[in-house]
Amino acid sequence: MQSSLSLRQMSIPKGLGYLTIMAPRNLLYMRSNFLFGSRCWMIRFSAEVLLKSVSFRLFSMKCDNADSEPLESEELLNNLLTMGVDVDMAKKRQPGVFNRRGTNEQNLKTFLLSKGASKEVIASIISRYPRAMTRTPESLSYRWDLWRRIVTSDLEIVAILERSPESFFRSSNNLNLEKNIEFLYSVGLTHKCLCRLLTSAPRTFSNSLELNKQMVEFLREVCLSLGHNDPTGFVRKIIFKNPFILIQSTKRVKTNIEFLQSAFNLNNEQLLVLIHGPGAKILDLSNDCMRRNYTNIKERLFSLGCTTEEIRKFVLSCPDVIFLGEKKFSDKIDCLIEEKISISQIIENPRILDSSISTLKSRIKELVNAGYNLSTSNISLLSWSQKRYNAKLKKLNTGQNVVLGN
DNA sequence: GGCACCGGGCTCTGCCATAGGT
DNA sequence: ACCTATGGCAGAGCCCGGTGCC
Repeated sequence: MQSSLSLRQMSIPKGLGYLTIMAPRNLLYMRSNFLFGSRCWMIRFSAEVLLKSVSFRLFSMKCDNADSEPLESEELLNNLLTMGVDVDMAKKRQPGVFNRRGTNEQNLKTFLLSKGASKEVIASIISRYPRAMTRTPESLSYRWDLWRRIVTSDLEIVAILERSPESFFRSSNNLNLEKNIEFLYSVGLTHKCLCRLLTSAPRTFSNSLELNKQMVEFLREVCLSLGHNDPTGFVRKIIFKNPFILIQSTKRVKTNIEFLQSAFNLNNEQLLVLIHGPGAKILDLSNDCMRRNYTNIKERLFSLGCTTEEIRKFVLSCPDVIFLGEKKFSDKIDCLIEEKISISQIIENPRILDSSISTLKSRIKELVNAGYNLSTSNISLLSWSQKRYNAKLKKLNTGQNVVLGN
């Protein structure tokens, strides 16, 4: 009888309450709350109308330091429109930003321009994450420097911000970021690995230190409960193989590990090998998705005459296949079967499902044209690298020409 | 040289919910 | 009441090449 992992008994610490170091609001915002608090909405409304209609020019004569003076919302809107920001999108995403007094959009623009971001990228960043313009220049600059300790150039950071503005701007807690960097190094991750984490899963660095610690601790507990004696190496390996692991919840990862153990009836050692080996990549799949995709693979292969053991072996030899959604998996299988490739050929060469449908189709067509008999020959070349495949195809075609020439 | 085996490189945001501060 | 900071979720592949055996 196999010993079972008592994951269910392992505690997942609930968030201990995030470290809240709020960005200090500017004085005028506080003053305006005092003067124009909710109980005085009528006064506020009247005052705003008065300010807009009578002393707009006076009110909007702000000095260079945007922190010390408010931006009248009309001016904010004008600024944003001039910058090319999609104001409707921004308002829909974070309406609160537009109600506050004192935003730093001009400073943000100047800052990002100095780092090499284009005007279009800046507009896109603000459109998608308007809270970015509430950050102070000092805070931005320090955060940027901390990121630069990990990546080598400003342009790399710009590329990340363009992809995911939220990762950089969601928090202004730079102390937490510093502690995260320190913590990740202390786990034994190399500089290269941190760089990969930052480019692949930048959210990791905006997580609270506590949240990252929870995941690392959870993985260490899994390792120890499975009887492995090097939890540090284990954690390092999983994070290296799956840089997204730290932006998943422990609940999701725990559920997936339990699923893999029960679905494949693995003992502790087999499970250990799977999750810090080929299975590391699929630990961050949503629980439903993993269950759904695996059930689909099982049902489809079963209907094609595969045995349970064959299916088990097939998936374990290439767990990435669980990434494939129902349609994609079926389309790939159909496309291969249509070309008289047998299901036994497919399950013996699971890596061919790595290739995209278009690659499979074009290669099948080229190979058939070259006289290659897919149902009797090796099909692994369907998943070779382009370079190797081209060389092979060239030889096949040359060989055919020689035969025809004879 | 030809191929099997295998590991690794890229890559993953944008939205919602909610606790807690002002 | 409103805003901010943070946690958590859904969604879902493809490609390259080193190494070693024959």
